[in-house]
Amino acid sequence: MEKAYNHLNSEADIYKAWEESGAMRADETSNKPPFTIPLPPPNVTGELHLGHAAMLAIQDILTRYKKMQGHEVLWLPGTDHAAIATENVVIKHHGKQSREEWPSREDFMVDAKAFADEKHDNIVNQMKRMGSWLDWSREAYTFDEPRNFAVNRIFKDLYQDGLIERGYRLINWSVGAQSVLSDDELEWDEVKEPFFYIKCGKFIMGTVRPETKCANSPLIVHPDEDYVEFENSAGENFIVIKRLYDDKEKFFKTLNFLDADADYKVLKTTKGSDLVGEKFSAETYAGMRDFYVIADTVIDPEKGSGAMTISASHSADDYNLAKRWEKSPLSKGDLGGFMPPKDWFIQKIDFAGNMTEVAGPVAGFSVKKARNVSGKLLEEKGLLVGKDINYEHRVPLCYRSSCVVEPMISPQWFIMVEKEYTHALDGKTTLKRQMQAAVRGFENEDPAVQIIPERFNKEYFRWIDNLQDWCISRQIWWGHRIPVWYDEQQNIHLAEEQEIIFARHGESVGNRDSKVQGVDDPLTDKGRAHAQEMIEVLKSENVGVIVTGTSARNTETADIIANGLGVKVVHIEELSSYDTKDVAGMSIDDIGRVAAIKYCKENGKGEDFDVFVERLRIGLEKLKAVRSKGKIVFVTNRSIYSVLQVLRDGGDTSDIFEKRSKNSHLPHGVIDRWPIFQAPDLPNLRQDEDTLDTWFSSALWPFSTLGWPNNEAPDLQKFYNNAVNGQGTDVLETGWDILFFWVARMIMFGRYATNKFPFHTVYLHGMVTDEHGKKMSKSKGNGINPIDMIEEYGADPVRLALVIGSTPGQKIPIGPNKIKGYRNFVNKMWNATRFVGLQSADSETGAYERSVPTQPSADNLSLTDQWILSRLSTVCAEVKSSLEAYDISTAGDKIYHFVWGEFCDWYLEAAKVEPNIDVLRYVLAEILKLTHPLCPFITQQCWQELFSDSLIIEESFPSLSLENPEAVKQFTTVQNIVGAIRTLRAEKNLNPKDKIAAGIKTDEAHLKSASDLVKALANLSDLEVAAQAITPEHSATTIVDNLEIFVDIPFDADAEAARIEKLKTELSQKIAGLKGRLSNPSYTEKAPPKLVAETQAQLEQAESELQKLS
RNA sequence: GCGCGCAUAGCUCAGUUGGUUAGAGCGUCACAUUGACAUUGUGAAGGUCCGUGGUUCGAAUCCACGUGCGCGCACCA
Repeated sequence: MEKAYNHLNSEADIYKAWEESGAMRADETSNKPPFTIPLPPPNVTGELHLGHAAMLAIQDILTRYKKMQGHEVLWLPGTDHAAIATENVVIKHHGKQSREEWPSREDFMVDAKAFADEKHDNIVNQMKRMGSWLDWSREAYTFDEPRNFAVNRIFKDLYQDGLIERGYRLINWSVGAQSVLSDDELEWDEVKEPFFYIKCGKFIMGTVRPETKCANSPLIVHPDEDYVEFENSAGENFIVIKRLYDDKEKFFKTLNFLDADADYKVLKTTKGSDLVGEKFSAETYAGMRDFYVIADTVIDPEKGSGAMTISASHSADDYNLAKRWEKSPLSKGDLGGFMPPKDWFIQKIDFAGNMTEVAGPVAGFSVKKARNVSGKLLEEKGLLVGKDINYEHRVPLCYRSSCVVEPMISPQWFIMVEKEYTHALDGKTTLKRQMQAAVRGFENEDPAVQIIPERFNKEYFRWIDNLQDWCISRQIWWGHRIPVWYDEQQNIHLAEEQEIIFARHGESVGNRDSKVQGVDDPLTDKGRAHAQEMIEVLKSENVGVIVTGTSARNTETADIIANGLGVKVVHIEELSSYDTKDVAGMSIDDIGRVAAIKYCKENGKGEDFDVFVERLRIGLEKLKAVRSKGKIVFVTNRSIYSVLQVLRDGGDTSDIFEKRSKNSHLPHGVIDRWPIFQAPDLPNLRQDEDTLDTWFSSALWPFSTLGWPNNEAPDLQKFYNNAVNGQGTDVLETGWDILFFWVARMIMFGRYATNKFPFHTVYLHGMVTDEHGKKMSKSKGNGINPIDMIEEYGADPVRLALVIGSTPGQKIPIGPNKIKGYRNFVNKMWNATRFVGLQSADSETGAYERSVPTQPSADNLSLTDQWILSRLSTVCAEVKSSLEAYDISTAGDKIYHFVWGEFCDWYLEAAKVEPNIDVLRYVLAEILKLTHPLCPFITQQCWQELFSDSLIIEESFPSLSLENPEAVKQFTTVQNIVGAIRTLRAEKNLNPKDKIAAGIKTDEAHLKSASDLVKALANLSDLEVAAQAITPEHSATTIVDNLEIFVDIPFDADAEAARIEKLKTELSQKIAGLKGRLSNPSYTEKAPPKLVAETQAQLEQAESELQKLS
């Protein structure tokens, strides 16, 4: 073994060995209890950052631990298509400004897909470098076909339940991204902008957005406040809220056009409610407009002038107010004919971020420019009566493009979270209620979902309780396109479970039974003639491709036809057994499905089936790639009547799939591997242009990856059915920043679609920061790339640094120093292994035999052996209970200190004096198993070096019952004695190399038997352990655990006396304190008796020790 | 404005239902260095547990108020 552990020599090979072992694949047929973690899929085009690394470390630890505990563990990997983020990156990657620069949407999608595919391996390989025990055989992608299938299915279900609606709503429009954003995608920025006071008739209203004050509007006052109408020296009349008029300082500061020295005449004072109904026309910067006074308590009487107008089309608050008033009888429907309701919702800004025609002089200007110009116009017209340039407020920005977000009214798709529907399990309910019940619990039931740390429950409820309909449509291209088609009348058509008919021509070309008999006959003359006939028949058709299996006869037939027509042949062996008549009229995907079903019926399910399906899929992909070239002609033989008959006669494919799914021999994934929702092949239908919010597909992740919507899928049955409370998966571990984006929505869709909440525990890790707790950012330059750290120090240290010393929900401070510290630990473990190897090696040859150690016999165990075995038992139990409680930090800390501070510092040192190789090997083996979940690489490497080539993860997690409290107590005394002698030696500045003599005054057998050990550890020349140990002439004295210890040390008599005096003082103080406590009757009466007894014992010991010193 | 969280050694943080002398890592200081361990060992120093008051036999821990920092939300026209 090398002197130092080199992770670069180990990690790649070890991971490869794990992958090749096949052990990473979870077995859905296993009888073991399942344990499932869905991996939060990182952005497929992204780079691994420390947040990912923390997530991977925590989940891997749980996964490995549960596997060693005997669970059938599935940690399911995948990547996310990250709609908006990826679309922006693709545009930038091609050096373009917008997606419109591509010739077509399809072209853009091709480029985007190529980009995502190219980037995919990068992030996957980075995930592997963390040592992640992921089941790559089940890797999924949020934008692959099975996930698209699931997305389309739930969309259809939700739509049919009335929970998805399309409608005009006020949405957040990102002018830069040209797309709607959800409320959660906004980033708020604090800005200072001028606040304008504008004259509106006699009223004065305030706004930061003067450019929007260009249209007819209701003018809102507070109903319960008094308003003062006054006249200035120029004879102009104004109305402001009385509070403002009375507060002269504020009054003149606000309305800074007024002269504080001038006299103002109050004409009248009116209550706000009495102003209601007043109609007037007034000058705006854009010309004369109509206003109508209404009263509403949204007016804050402490702020501004006490009046405002609204832009219902461009402000969420105004929109809500207008919506409320639209229905209110007070508005008299259309404000008495004066102001039609449509005037409430005038569009002043268009989707490019420019002013519309209503803005008159600034029409066509950008909002920013219009704000400046309208301000100037107001000033010119004398309408600007005040301006506060120090006004601060928050504006929404697009979280991706950091550009301005304008509230706009636009047609979008929504999920109705408060609409009642009937759920199979929960009866009449709403999505919101179901989300609440997940964490709060249904009536008389415990909550199904537990959030760690618990305080996030509050955050969750605050969000859910205020939840509004979820806008799911996005005006981008990279994403799941909304599976809805419109006809010319704008009626909505949902996709049906049927596909385009394209293969409609074919003829049998041979003896269909030959293959059944195992004979692959050459093509007969008749067959050749038939093939020539086919050419003639097909000449008039637009044939694009010939498809055939691989039998000699079919291949020859296909070649003849293809040559005759000048088209290509595609070989798909898996389709060899079709009769062309039977596939005629079927879609490619249906053909695939039926082929798979048939294969399964004949050969059963197994690994071969997976291979078959995969090859079939590849063949069908080839077919799809060329189908646009023309019709497809199958050249095959042999039919599968039993299945196809149903298809032909019944015509209802869902029927046959129902039958299929009840057959337990049939495979998972057959239906799911191909989308069943396709555009209806009717020329006049037009698909919705929008795509779905990226979180829509993410929200299905825990079950769409396991075969849903096929509820019979074995993966779903095995792994979406956890052992704890029968909910979906077990743990969802992620950052708290996406609790709402993602976790809440998985809960929503999970309950809706699967009748289960998708996990029972939500573990929220904190944000990774630099070692000073500061957020990592590019601008600060304090970012750390986990891959660099893995390169330099290894994956194990990075994992330890991320999990030890951090608690859920709190930030995770990390820096190179912390990682370096754990690198040292990993190396320590390596060297401990090396030491054990050397100890067990043949002294002549240096060779040792590898074997997995078993528990050593209880005979002939020294005190040290008993102690380490006892401590090992205790630590294993502690680590286990910490991990069960998801307290990984404590588990790691316990291991760290046990391995370094106890096993290496004491047991290995003792082993140099009194070796017991069996115990040594056994304890090390158990330590490696114990540490494996946290440090998979070093433990595997050490395991291989000393014990076996097997995978250490296949071992059971250690659980021992060799506790021996008496041995622990006795050994602790040994440790204390050694420590005390070392301290004395250091205090006297003695060279640690120099051997000295010492004595311990005691008769206890275990100390006598440990005297060689003490001698070695404390580097003593001589040690006398006896009840009457002779005190050396020049000796320092100290007391340990009520034992007198003499150390023969050259010393200064005065200094020694002072030291003893100090010890005595400390003891006296302690005694006084203990006595004080014991003499307090309320303590002896009320404190637990055990505690009082302990205090008494301490007092006695301290008194005894003091006596010995005197 | 409302809400949540945090405040413990020079730094970053643990600290269970209140219970001996409040802990760890890093850093600092001293000594050692042919060793399983260049990545090591031994020892030491270092704390008004943010402040004030309260509950209690007993408070870092529970309560109230205050101070400072961080975060979230918000009908700020």
